[in-house]
Amino acid sequence: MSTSKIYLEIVKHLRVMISNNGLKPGDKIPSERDLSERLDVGRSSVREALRALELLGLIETKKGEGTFLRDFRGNQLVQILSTFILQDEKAKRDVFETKYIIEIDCLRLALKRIDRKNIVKLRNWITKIESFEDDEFFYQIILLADNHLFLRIWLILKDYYYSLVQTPPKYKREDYLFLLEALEEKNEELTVAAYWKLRNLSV
Amino acid sequence: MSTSKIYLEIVKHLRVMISNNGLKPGDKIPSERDLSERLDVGRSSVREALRALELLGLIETKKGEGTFLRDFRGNQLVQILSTFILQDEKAKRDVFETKYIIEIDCLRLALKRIDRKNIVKLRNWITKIESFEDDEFFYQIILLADNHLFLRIWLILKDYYYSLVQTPPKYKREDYLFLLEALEEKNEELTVAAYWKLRNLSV
DNA sequence: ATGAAATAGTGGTCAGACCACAATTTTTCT
DNA sequence: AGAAAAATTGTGGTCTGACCACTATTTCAT
Repeated sequence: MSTSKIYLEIVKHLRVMISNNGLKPGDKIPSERDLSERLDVGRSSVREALRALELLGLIETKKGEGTFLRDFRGNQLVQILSTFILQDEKAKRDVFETKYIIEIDCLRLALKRIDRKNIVKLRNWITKIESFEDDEFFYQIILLADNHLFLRIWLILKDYYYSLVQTPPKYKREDYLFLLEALEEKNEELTVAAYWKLRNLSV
Repeated sequence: MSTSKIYLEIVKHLRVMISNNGLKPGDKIPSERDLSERLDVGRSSVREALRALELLGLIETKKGEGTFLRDFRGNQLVQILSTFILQDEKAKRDVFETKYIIEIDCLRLALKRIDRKNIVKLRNWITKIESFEDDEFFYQIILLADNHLFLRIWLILKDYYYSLVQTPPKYKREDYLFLLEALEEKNEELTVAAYWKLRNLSV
């Protein structure tokens, strides 16, 4: 039944194991030899599964210590994928477009769910911190949007984006403040307009 | 220099090889034993690299035949990550929300790029075909939006959506026609409103 | 107690051996 | 000669056993 691809079966088993045992990022998973014995498969098959997950950034291996769950963000994965995928200009345009649109989507969501406390916190952060990064700002926004899928998609898009632009543009601090004001007023139209201004996009 | 992780070195080599030889999707890449010999590494290391690329959907292996490049434009990245992420119940709400929002995004994009010919074609299709499906309609819309990333993301969301709802709701045919009218007028506000009406969503 | 040395556990890699499968080539039969 | 059958070759899939390098733990001498 299992048919081909033992390593894919192992990936499945690992998922179940992680889920059942409630393993979290940073936790250690069983050793390769242990898994090999438990699942009754060769160690090489276990390694094929683990290397695949490692390339995805889902686990991290430390020689002499073991294998650990990662709080995965894009790592080398994106570099690899981007050189494979982002070849034509059309694909690049799609990355930019999609990133922008999803950022606006998350602004709309955040607008509904944000409260004054969040606004104040963000404002303080922007004004106080010497050099703050655009992606850090939108990371906070997307957390406020409270949609895990958008977060994951955005993290990937962000990495694609940075693999495409050599020098990320520097945006004006005041524009972030405009954006926050619009959010505070819960004015959707104004929020979108502020985003366009920030990004120097034409309507 | 090479430092650890032979399999990552092999991934790099493969990228260069593909690039230099101008390999395209469908083309065959050297056999595992061949690569092992050429790069002077063990076959198991080659396999670890290949399995990682396979899980990413970049290559395809056929027993008895060989390993081939895949059409990686439809990479499974999001899908793989999703299957790891979409485990809890909270994620369920996110699937619905994200699917709806992205459909609206694509309506907005389609609105800019659509022309009368497309409208007529869609209208004829809706009115003539006895039973047409909601996802078929939006598939057409998203094609018109002309954004490959959104298409990929939506296709995945659609599958998750249908795995979450037991009986897909049946929408009113007239509401699709309203939507098309709004698109034809290139009225964004009206289009979004028509979408809400179609989906029976409150504002 | 303290620090050094031995030990055990772990990932990293390789080599060799089968198996199952597909394509090709060779042989055999009509 | 032509077609069917059989052997051969090449490939991915898997397992086993063996080292190596590194880390953490334990043991032991001081």
